[in-house]
Amino acid sequence: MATLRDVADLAGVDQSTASRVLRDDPGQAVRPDTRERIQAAARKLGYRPNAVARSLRTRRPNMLGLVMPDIDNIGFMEVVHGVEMYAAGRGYMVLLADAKALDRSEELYGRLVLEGRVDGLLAAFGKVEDPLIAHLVAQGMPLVLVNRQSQGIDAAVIVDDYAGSRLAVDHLVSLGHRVVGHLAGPDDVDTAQRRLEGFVDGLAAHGLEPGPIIAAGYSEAGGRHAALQLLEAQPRPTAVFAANLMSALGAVAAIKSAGVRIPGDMSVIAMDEHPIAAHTDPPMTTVAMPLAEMGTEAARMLIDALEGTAPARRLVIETPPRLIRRESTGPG
Amino acid sequence: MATLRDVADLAGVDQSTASRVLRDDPGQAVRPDTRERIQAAARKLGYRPNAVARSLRTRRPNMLGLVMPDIDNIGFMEVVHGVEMYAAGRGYMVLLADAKALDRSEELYGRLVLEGRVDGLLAAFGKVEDPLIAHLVAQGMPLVLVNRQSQGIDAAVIVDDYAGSRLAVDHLVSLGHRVVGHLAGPDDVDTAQRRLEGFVDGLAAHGLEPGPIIAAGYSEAGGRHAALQLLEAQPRPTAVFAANLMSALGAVAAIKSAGVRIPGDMSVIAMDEHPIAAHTDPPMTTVAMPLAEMGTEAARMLIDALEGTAPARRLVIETPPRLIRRESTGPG
DNA sequence: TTGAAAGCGCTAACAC
DNA sequence: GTGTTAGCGCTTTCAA
Repeated sequence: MATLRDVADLAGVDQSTASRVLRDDPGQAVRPDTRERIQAAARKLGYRPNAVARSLRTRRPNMLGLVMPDIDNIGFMEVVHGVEMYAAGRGYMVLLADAKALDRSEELYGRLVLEGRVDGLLAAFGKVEDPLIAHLVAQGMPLVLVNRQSQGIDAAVIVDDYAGSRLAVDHLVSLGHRVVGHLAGPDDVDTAQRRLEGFVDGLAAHGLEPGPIIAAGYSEAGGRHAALQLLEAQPRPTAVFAANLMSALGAVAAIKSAGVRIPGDMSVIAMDEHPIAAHTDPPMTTVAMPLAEMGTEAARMLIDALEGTAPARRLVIETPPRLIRRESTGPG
Repeated sequence: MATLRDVADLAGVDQSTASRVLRDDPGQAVRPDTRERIQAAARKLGYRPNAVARSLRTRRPNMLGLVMPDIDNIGFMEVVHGVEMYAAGRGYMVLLADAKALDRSEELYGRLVLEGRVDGLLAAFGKVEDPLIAHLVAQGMPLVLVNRQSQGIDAAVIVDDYAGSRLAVDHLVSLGHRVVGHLAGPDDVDTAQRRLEGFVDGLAAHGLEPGPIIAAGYSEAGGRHAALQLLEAQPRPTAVFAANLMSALGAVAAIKSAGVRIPGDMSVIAMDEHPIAAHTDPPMTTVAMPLAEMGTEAARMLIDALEGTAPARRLVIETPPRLIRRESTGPG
């Protein structure tokens, strides 16, 4: 593997000169012919700068840490993809870490941050009150929350969950539903809170009271249990809005096995889109959020902050949520 | 951020001594009391070795590159998870790269390999004949194929696709099906080839000829098109085995909209399991492969090879595929 | 416009 | 047992 030294020797110049040329150092002028000599030498040797050495010297690994809570989360990949595409274009790579893959979050934090592997963190995990996040930021670690908000942290890129919920509710109400329930996510998670708010406000905007709100915790099993309660509520809702796809699926299963027809007797709509939702029974009406864009913008914000271009701040992706109308919702 | 130097100074020893203690260098004996002094100093300062500096010195970034073809592939996460868990335990992190996130594979190769970011590569992409893979290996890059095989490359960890196919076929035949079709994956991809072979041999083991074999390319759209052809085949099959879940789903959609009932008129079984398959219409019978284990074993093999413990070789995960019986298959 | 020199934080020969 | 020394490959003052 050719080193900078090799290139410099071949071109008959000093390392430092070669470095300047190869990095297009703007602060320094270099004579065109030596520039070409160096470039020719680099080409000939197939030179690529060693990323580790460069990182040590500049103290910038050019690496973004992307920490996800549960890596099998549907829709997760879209975020990762958005981050990666954008980061690659700015010369950063992304180190993906599953919070669960390392024993405890603290160990994760150590490996990524304390050992200097990343310039900054994209954190797609975290509760509304989160000591780890708070601690990281207090230590001065550049950090942008993704799809999360946490007390005292400004830097956060989120999609408009509130608007997504309202879209779902509007759809249900326009179909004639008047008693609408909600399968809520974990109440200490910000997205879940915003989805719940959108649900309540959306109904209020139509002069309606919220129907039963039941914790389903973003999981299939949670959706099942919640649905059972929902079916016993008085009055029984004619429609439900589930805060995510997996809980919706669990609910649908429970509802169907109770002999209640969807959408005949009960409409179901879910937050989170995935192509596979077109194939569920019945095909699930969903709300698609601009997740890839969220990833892209979060990466942009973190890199801008790292490079001093623009400070990190709170950003709500304005791209409107899309209703993907399928067959789990019908007239109420 | 405390450096080794700081620790050494605080403990009143030389850097090298501190380094030896903190790394548990077995080659060197250190007096218990100085050892403790150093450890106390490190604890007090919250010392963590800088990964970049260490990597530069040892020429080992302690990083595994994991390159996936399409990152939204279902089942993908299971592999990633297996890799990460195992790698973390051996002190390696994993740099996840989407082959598509970087302009061309060559650019990817450059960033990961040429720039010295990784010790070795876990490649879950690659055709049976793949110049890039061949080139990497020829250059001496430690590389283990995951869920792939490629000409001239020994190092590969795969699941037993062949056995998975046979399991699927056995299931169909035991249900009474005699004319069974196959929705095949891309014919230049090794898993697809092995799934096809298992299909053909499985049928032969029951004295049956293969029914129509139609290319569906692992995609939903491919599944749709393929299903149309399948329905016109003479004699028309009473069952299909799809080489992956998405193509099966596409096929199911096409079959149903042609007015053919599943499983009444046509049984469908798919390779690849995902919890969501329990919620499709009808719930899909699938074959679950030990993907997390494949990831784990691939990571183990690569790390063993890197550390000289054991050479990389061809490994077929023996854990048998599991049939997840649901409702898309019925009597033939 | 180019070169010399120092050093990022660490490890590993080698010396004492 | 512990210290000295010399880099890993690169960037970045500072001089010339």
